[in-house]
Amino acid sequence: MTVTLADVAARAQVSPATVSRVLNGNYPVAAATRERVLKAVTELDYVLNGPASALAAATSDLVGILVNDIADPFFGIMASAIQSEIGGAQGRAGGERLAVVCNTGGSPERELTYLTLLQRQRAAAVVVTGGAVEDGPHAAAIAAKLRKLTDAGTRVVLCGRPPAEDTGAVALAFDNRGGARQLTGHLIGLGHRRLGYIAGPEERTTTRHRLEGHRQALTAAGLEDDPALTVHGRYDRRSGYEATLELLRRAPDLTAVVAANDSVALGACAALRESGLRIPEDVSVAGFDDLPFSVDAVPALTTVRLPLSKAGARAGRIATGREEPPPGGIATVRGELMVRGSTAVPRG
Amino acid sequence: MTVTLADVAARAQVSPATVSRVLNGNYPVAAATRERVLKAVTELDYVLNGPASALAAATSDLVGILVNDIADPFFGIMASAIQSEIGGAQGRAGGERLAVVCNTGGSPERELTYLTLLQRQRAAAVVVTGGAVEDGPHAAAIAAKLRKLTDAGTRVVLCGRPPAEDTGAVALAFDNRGGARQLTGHLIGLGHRRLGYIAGPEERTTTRHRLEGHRQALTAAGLEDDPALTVHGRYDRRSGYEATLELLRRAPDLTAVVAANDSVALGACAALRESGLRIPEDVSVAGFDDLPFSVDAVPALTTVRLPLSKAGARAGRIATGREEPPPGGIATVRGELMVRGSTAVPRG
DNA sequence: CCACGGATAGAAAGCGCTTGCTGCACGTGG
DNA sequence: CCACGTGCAGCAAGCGCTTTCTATCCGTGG
Repeated sequence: MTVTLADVAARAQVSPATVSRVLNGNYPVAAATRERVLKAVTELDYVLNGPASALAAATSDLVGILVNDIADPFFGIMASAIQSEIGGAQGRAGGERLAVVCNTGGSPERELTYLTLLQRQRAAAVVVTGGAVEDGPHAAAIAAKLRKLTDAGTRVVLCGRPPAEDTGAVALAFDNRGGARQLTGHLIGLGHRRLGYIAGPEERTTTRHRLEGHRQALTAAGLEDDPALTVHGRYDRRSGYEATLELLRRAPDLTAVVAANDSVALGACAALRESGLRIPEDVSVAGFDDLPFSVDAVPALTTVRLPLSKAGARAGRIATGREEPPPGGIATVRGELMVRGSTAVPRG
Repeated sequence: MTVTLADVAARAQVSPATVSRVLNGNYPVAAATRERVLKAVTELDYVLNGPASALAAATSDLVGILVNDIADPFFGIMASAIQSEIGGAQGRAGGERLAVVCNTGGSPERELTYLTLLQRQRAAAVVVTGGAVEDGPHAAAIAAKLRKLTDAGTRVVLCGRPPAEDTGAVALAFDNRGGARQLTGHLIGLGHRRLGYIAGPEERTTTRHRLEGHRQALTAAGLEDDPALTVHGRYDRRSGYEATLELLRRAPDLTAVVAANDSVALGACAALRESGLRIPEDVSVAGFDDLPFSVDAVPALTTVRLPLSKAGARAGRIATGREEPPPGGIATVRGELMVRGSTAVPRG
């Protein structure tokens, strides 16, 4: 039925051991023998049985990438960068790794499920992207699972997520706090005093950090942090739209809206426009992340650029052991303020 | 070191066979025994060895999803929908499947590599999304590989890709031709006579089909198909920007630009605007796919909506055997023309 | 000319799990 | 009261590969 190593061995007139060694290339095999084996392999169209070799070798070439929402370009870009450093036609032959991305939907349960599944597959490495949920029990469960993975020899790297102590995981964290501080600082510098803030889901670290940065900037400028000016929502366009309407209701006098990310900012723009407000003449709008579409918005979106590709690529390299982890296993990746047309000096 | 089935068996005072049966739930086990086993499992924190069970059972619970570009929301949305029907907490317990998405970058070589890797893992199913490349040898190699996969019992479904004959693969194809015809027809109906067309990469089926639809509409209206009005590029914003500049150089008198997809259309908008042309007063612009950001463009983009989520979900269900494949293994999924602000009656 | 070492190939013992078959202890009908 | 069917559990044979250890062959130096 299916071709096995033994079939190839028989055809090449060698032992299965030899075939295995040719395929893995980690043991001297005479050139002539190797040729003969390779010939048999192609003639029989032999494909190695992954599970069997993983079982025998007690390792696998699977690398898992966990993302919160694969449909969101933020994660898509990061996943793409990670995968490009892992999968496919890398230099050294045989180093074929299967990079697989798993969509957790941001739910800790699913995150845990996937981690278990990867553990079950004896994954070689796992990259977890995006902010974490701060709910105690969940966070603990995930930390414990990460710990188990690293103990079992799986390399774990967190990309765009704060470090998890005591798990042996390497972390490449985004400086969300600093970016947000800069962004809000920019608006304050322009003269804005009443800034609406559309935050993400309450329980996420990313949400909290960005909000903290925003508040730090307010405080630094001696501005009051009116709780009515902060609305929580999801990280999507729809949410930005609705939150903006709510903000407008609560504070018709605001002159700027800072959004949790670019998608939310776009929704905010739509809501403002429909409310008859011009951007940036009447209200300035700012986003976060600098996704590709942000520069095409009209007006182009002022935002904080996160080096998603660069960070992802680095995470991928660390995960495959091709780059040393940062000292202490923790590195902070900074964003860059991109000032564009959507923010301006407030009216009157 | 690591906990094995045997350890659980010892602790629960049963044979390994019994533990296996409890875990797989496909053989009668007395309730009391089951309890005991389950208790031992949690106490030991046992995690099944995936490769070992895949080897023994000659099946695995891996489902592969191939996409051209994971950073592109078009694929992100589809992948998300597919995965939502496959992975994680589905109803029936134990039915844990690991849905993995693989980024081919649109290259047939990598597509083949991933297919082989999945074959090697003895994947339960494979969903291939996005248009194919039409280069003969590559197409044949991929078809052969698909054939091998289906022969080996792997369910293969093509989502948003034309049927591959003789491969045993189920196909859910988008009606790109019809959508494009409708879209261009809409523009012609508005009175446009000189329409620029920004096509995707030449060798892709999606490109060809959309272009064919466009031309059918032109022909039906008795319009000449001026080859100077068609420019090929990639499926991204940048490409749309450059192609538009080129079109403007070639035909300053055009009144409409039809783009291969929404990202390209956005690039086109940017180029037009920078050239001092207003949309839609001076030039109408149309896209394809109706990705989430298209409605937020200013003006909102006229486009053809493809039911990405719906199609993806269906593909996922078929891949997991929870839905019957369409009769003949082929179904065509139609798009819907979304007329919005970016298209209007031409000036003068 | 023989002993010895390096290079290469083979034998065989698992890796951890699934599953067909056997075995045992009941409960039931004759 | 015995034969038999049923329900559960265990035995043991692999699944296809890797890898340690051993065997063989040859070239070389003494």
